[in-house]
Amino acid sequence: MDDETGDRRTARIADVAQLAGVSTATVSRALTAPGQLRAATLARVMEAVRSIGYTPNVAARSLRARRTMLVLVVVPDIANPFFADVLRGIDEELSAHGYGLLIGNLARTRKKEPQLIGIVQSGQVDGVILLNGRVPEGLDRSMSDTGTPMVAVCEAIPGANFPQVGAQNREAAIEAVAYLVALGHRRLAYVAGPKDNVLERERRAGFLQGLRAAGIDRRQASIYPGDFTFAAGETAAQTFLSSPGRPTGVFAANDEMAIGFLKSVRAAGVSVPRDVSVVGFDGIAFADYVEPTLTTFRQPRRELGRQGAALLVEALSGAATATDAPHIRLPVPLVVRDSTGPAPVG
Amino acid sequence: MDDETGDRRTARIADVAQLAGVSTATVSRALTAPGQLRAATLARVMEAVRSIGYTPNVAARSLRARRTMLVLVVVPDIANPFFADVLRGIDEELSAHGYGLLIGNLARTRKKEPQLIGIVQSGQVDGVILLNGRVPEGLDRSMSDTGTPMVAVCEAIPGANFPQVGAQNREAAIEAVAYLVALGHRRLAYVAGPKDNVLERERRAGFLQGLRAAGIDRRQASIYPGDFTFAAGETAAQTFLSSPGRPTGVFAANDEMAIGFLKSVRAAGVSVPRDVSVVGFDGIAFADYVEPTLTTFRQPRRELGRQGAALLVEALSGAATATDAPHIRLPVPLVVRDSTGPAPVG
DNA sequence: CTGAAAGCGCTTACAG
DNA sequence: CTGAAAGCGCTTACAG
Repeated sequence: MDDETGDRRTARIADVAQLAGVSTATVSRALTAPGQLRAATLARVMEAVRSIGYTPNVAARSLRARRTMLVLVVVPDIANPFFADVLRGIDEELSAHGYGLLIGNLARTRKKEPQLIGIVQSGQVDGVILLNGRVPEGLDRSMSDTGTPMVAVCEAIPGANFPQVGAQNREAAIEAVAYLVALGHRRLAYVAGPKDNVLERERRAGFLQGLRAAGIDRRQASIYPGDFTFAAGETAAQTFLSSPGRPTGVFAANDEMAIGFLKSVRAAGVSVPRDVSVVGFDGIAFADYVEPTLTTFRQPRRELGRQGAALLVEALSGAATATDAPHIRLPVPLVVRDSTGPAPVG
Repeated sequence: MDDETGDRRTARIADVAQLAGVSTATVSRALTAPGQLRAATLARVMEAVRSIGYTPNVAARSLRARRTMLVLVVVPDIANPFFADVLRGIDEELSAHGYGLLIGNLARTRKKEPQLIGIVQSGQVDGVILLNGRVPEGLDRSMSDTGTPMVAVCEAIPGANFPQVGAQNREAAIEAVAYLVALGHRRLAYVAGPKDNVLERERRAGFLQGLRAAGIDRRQASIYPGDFTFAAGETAAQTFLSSPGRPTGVFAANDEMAIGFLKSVRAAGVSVPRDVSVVGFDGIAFADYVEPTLTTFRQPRRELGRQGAALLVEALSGAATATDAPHIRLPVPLVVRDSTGPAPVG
């Protein structure tokens, strides 16, 4: 339409410098270190910037300054709503510090890990937040080799020498058992997550530890395999229904499985919590809209993301952390609702 | 630890060139246009690349080539799980074409729009996918002014001259009414979304059109205000409960509101679907785990994302689209479950 | 407090 | 098919 206006070309720093009657160095300083300039000079430059509508080219700036102000967030599965809130916390903290968010979705496979290493290796980001519980690896190298600052959030990475932020999974699982036991339950079951998942391992360990603390023989308890999906909860329900001395207290490693379990046992005529009490984990929004509403542990998802991002920002700001990398473990409060109650008598 | 190895410094293109005994131009071509090289030369270069572990610096490449292989996705609220699947579809399509994903979260406000314009203006991305239903605007300029290719997905932007991919919202809403009417319902209600939302407008229009098609006077129908939240559904339920001639068929503009409505009316002793039938919209996973399971319209979320991304990739590849920008509208199938049934007699 | 100049690491006409 | 060289648009010692 208006091709004739001539100044279609994006403004460069030299254009601003010329208009303000200063060098490009001064324009650069006005934008990145305004304190170094005389007020009058600064004002002149900023006016020129404004009138010309100048925005620095990020590629040039990154190339020269050797940083991109971008952070890579590695997500195991972007379609999992659990991470939506975590991402929000990350985004809030990062954007407050001027960093942008690059999403690396693994889509539940490891095939994409080399690609993510490439993103880091090619200097596209200043740091990495891992939500996937492992350091991405390629054919011949690990993301650790790039020397880029990293933090792990949600899923801890055992043995990693960088900061981590997770939940008190084991403690919560112990509490789950103690809570059910306090209600009189002695025949307990655990609906497990995928075996290689660190959250599953911690929650299972807590479940077993809780049994021990209550003096319940492990062989009296059932463990139903699962994978964090609704379907796994429904499968566990079938096993539950066909077992002779049914458990009366069930702790599921996440809410989806608890909800799948709830639906299936009730469809079979089992009353919750009269016949069986069910406890979930995560505290997803829907836990309060199933029937009966689900007793669960509310993970501080947003806070997990925020604190993880804060640790990364700290690392990026070059605060030489001589101390060991922190491993923050946030508490996970129990939210009692209607899916749990006293154990049936007899 | 192993600081003495000397080659800690990231490899540059010159290192590869030297090792392979060619110019940097040849290395560059090996990586971006291998067909231009003699097979022997190409092999030599690639071997050098491999042995040295070379990855091109993206900032330098972007600065010189004037493109970043990055796409900005503007999300109205990253904490909303609805977008998780849409993002997955986008990610699948983009990554298949070598593009990365930069997330711009508006967090339900307009305050961040200028910042997103800055991202585009500064050349950080090659294109933009808008999920937020409007073109971001700053104090003095719109994102449109940057000339960067854009597409709108999910929420249509009226009057926009770029490609769009949405759902057949109005058609689905018409069908919702027809479906309820076919079940014998004549007293209908609509739980609305936020007034300024384009999806709300389309669904409401469809609801009203459906009434007309069924010969039902608009004044016989109720419209409960809402904002797509559970809470809005619960509020609508209160209005419903206190109304004299209660509607027997309720269509909510999304599943969350339908679920909130379900929960509240049942808590008040109303039976669903015996006393009232409820239809939702979106087809979120949880719709199949509430009680009763929710009849709803399943949005093709992933496909929406995928097709939107495909249109952007097409635009970025410079396929001169002389024709008008396409506006794709995907069908939204009705999923009948247990929350709907015949109208009560009398 | 400000400027001249080098240089970040690539790609790409241009030439042969 | 390959190379020499310019240049993308910034930032930053260095000097004054």
